[in-house]
Amino acid sequence: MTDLPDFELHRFTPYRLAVAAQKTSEGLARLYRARFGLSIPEWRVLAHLAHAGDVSVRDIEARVVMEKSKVSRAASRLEAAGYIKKSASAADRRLVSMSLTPKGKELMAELLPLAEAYQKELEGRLGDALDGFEAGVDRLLNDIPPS
Amino acid sequence: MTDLPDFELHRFTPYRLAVAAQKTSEGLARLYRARFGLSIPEWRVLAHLAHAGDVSVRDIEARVVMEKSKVSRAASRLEAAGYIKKSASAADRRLVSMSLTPKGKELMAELLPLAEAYQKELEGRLGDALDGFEAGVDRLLNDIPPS
DNA sequence: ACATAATCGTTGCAAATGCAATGAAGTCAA
DNA sequence: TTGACTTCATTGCATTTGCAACGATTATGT
Repeated sequence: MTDLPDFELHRFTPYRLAVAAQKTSEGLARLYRARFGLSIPEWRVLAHLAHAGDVSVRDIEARVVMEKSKVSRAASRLEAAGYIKKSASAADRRLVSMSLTPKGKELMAELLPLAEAYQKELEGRLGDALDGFEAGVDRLLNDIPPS
Repeated sequence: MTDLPDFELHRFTPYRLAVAAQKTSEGLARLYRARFGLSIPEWRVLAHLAHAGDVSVRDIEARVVMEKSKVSRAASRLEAAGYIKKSASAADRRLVSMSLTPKGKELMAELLPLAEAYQKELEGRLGDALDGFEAGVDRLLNDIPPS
């Protein structure tokens, strides 16, 4: 019988991160899905638009780490729901310029404080481990070579 | 104009974790997908079987944080590929008892050392942030109330 | 013992996803 | 200016996913 190394998935960092990401996302996601019918991709697009103003699909793809088709479809749903507006960029007509509508701004005025409160809650749970934790995440996010 | 709170997605812990999980998973996943045609759900099932021996779908669902239908389908593919064997449990015939075949053990004998090496590589990247980072992840994994 | 409820694993189905292909628009060099 | 090449966003298509429904089995209560 081949005897296998004693490997525990529960100590494997990629697995631990996946579970932690899933659990921490769930809290807020459940809230904005129930209250506004938003998905996670839609939330990401909205959050970036609220912060960055006028932005193209390509920008979001790069900044928010989502496939461009995913961004495109999320944006279409958000436009259909009246939260954002898409228009061809004047300078370069290949680009789609996206921005929040007044309705979208109202939505985010309600949603962003909830997100901030949730972030505070997570930081509370991290307690004195917060700084070390964030430092570690930063290293993983930065130190990994692009595809 | 409603003026929005200045919220940055890049500082939002759930988002940061999702990106970190995706990036760190990618490395190993690309390897075992290319070399053995395995998906991430299949890898998780195999890893747990290698560690725990004889296990049911329900066990894996609980321990590895995967929907039971996802486990079930991953297991079917693994069985078709000859890596695992499924059989009805003698004690409770609702349960499916799964275990590695000899072929599956050979596979894991090759794969687990690669996973361990990858884990070491990640720990190297974390450097002196390792302990704080793992402590933080533990808090997030433990302190969050079950659904 | 019997009926009711709970548990386990699979499957159907609609929605989401990733990837490649497409069309439209812009860039560049000769 | 023309033609080849690149970039951007969308869409088609096959695969994967999540959820509910189901059949099969076991547990519970009277």
